[in-house]
Amino acid sequence: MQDSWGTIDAAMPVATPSFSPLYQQIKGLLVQSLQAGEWQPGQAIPSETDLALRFRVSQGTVRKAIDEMAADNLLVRRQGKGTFVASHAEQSTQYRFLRLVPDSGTRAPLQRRLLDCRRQRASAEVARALELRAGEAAVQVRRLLLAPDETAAGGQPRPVVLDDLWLPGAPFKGLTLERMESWRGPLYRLFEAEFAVHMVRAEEKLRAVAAGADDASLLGVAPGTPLLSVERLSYTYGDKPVELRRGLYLTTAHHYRNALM
Amino acid sequence: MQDSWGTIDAAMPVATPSFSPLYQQIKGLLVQSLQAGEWQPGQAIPSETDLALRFRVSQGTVRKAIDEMAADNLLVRRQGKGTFVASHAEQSTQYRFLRLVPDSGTRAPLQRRLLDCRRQRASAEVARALELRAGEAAVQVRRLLLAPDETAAGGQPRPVVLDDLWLPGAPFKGLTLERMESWRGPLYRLFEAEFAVHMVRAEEKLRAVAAGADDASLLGVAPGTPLLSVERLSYTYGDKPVELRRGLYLTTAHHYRNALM
DNA sequence: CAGTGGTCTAGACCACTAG
DNA sequence: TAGTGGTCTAGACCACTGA
Repeated sequence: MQDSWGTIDAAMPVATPSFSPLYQQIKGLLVQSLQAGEWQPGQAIPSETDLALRFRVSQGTVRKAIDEMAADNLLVRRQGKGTFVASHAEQSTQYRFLRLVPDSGTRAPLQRRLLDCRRQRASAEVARALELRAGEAAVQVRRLLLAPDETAAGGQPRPVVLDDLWLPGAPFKGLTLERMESWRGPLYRLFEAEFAVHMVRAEEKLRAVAAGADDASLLGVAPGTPLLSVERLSYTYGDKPVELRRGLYLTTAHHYRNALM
Repeated sequence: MQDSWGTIDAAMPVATPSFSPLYQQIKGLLVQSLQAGEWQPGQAIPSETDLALRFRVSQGTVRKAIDEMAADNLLVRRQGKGTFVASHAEQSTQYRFLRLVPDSGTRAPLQRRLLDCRRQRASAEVARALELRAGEAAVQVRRLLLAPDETAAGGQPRPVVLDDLWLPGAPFKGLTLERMESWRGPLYRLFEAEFAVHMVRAEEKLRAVAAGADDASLLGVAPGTPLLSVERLSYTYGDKPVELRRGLYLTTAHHYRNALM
């Protein structure tokens, strides 16, 4: 048994020469592979044994790296089948970032209505958030989410969310209203399937605000109605911000659910 | 090497006879010890080696159990020193459950102003949430949290949170306004130090609401001002609910920060 | 059945803390 | 220096999946 261990040797593609545990280095390499698109969301990565051979470490070390990545929701383990790149396609992670749930608890699927999609120069605020250069192109999308009206049986769906999205122009070249309208399923699934941008985590800032005239009419409520303002910054691999989103949530029959641990 | 392994043998205090991995059983036993108060918050638990001997498993198995409990914020590991029961006393976990932060980012300490503390029969809603029998005693506490006014240098602190707390009467026998007023530090620290109730996790439901007349005057805002309503149910060891809390957050200069992973 | 992840062990050595 | 948690290895066997 070779019990001396240090940095991975020079024969391998090492990115972080400074010291860190082996499994952290492995994790870094795996993240780089994800970032480079070596394995696509939904696909299986090599088995632990294969990776151990590739990196010339023991299986337990690879295992620990994968454990952390699974905890970070980058990978999904399936016993007997393999380890897969996390995707927004699966039912369980379908609306992973949407915390709005009906008060009744029965989570009915939401309907999407796209209002606008335009390419323009990023405003100062958007450029700062998305780490773009001043004046660089950005895509703005505006949409409504509608929920079935539970007060009236068979009633018309009613708006519950008004969202404004800003995306960096370069990676989202070719994103149009038509492309989104013909898409079935969550936008984040479209983004990862068509634009190779996978949202990994996000940070949100919540406030209570009064509905303005325009927002109110789009949501079908009186101006001044209290709304939950949700500002979200989403990140892809490597802590790179790739979406700024501002949502206005109508919380009369819904609420934002959060678990504190 | 003994590579056969199954349920912990009868000589030990086993609670869950059904099958589960050894480390899960260990975890269950450790949680029971926490629940029974065998080790108090802030104190060290026995070393991994000691626990391995006690449970007659390898150190690695104990380690995995502790790993999960540390991830659950039940324990805190400190290299070279030991493993400690998580506490609300430490600086890092001081206001672990309070997600309200100033927009400016500089997190100044909040001031507390207690308004009321009374013992009474639990309402139907409170009894259901806290799993009390109808008519059982509950303690209700009302308080304000005030933040330094950043718009005016040296200005008076201004109210930002109006909280109503409901606690089960039995474990909180002896909780009075005076006891809380003379306490320095977070309430959750008082609860764990004086009443042996440690809050482990919580669930929150957020809504935007309009300030009523009473709430508005307490918060120093106009009636109808949009407020963030935060309904929190807190749990101690073993998923036992022990606090219902309803907060109204003023989000003009603050916001509720949330990380989505 | 072979291949995958999941559990468990035993033992070595590293990194940190404190007396 | 002794004791703690942290990392790493090698190897065994269990549990699950799918051909």
